[in-house]
Amino acid sequence: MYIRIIERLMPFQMYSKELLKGTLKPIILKLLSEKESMYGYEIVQAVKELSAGKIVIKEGSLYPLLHSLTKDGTLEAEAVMIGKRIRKYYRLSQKGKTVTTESLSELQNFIKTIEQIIYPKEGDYAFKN
Amino acid sequence: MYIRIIERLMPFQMYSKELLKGTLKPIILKLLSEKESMYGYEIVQAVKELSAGKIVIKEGSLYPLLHSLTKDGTLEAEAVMIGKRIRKYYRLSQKGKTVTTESLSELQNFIKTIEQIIYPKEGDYAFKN
DNA sequence: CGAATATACATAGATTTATGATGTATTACA
DNA sequence: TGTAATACATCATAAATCTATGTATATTCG
Repeated sequence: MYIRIIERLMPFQMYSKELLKGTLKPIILKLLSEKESMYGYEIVQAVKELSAGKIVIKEGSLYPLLHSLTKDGTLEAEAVMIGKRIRKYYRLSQKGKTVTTESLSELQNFIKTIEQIIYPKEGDYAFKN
Repeated sequence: MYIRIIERLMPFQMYSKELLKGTLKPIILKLLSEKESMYGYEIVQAVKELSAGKIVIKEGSLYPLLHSLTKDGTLEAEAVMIGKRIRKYYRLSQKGKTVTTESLSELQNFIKTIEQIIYPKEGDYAFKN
């Protein structure tokens, strides 16, 4: 309760959430392609670390996404009891591996296209002036 | 009328619209920073060309965005009659130039972060396995 | 020891951004 | 002459994420 309030008072500067849209899925799939399996909280921590604190996935984004990816057969889930606490491990299904490849290549391609526009090579802005 | 139907039947493959989210604004601002002024239709064509047809901004996205950027003082608009047809030219305001710099650097920074995750350097995935 | 923090899951509702569908009208071209 | 291109506009809808909230266990530190 207190925590939530403090978090709101001291939001550390991340990216405007809009930029994230469409990138969460490939990011998560990429992580899962690097490890056998991961659980939700672990994914949040890993992304935070890999992005130097700049991308902090919210639970409200992550859990629904993991559920829907499981439902559509991209992921397979397995619940494990750690002491009295539950933990859900997710792994890529066979289909998930294909989805990952496609999702990543779309993202990579998209980034290239954006870069083409924001870092133009000489002559790209032929219409200039 | 016919056109609309055909367009729906032959949607040429662009990026899933979600990826675009958050990038349209910086892209448009970037274009406007390269030219004195542009009008809506011209922006759509320029983005299409610069992206080799991969990014086709829809009117339903562009015009409301241009309006809101004008309303918040980022852009200045000027209507011109071309024959009997109207054309609205947009240019960056002084404030708009600052907004452009900020918006572009946020996008560039964001892309770098994403690349860090999807093209990891040796050791980045220290947690691996 | 007790309180704060970290771990770990979950979901409902609000927000944001872009699109789809539609409308109007002029101009160019074949 | 009619089809495509130019050029504006708006409303309803969709999709993705976040905010806010809830629950509960485990760890750490003063």
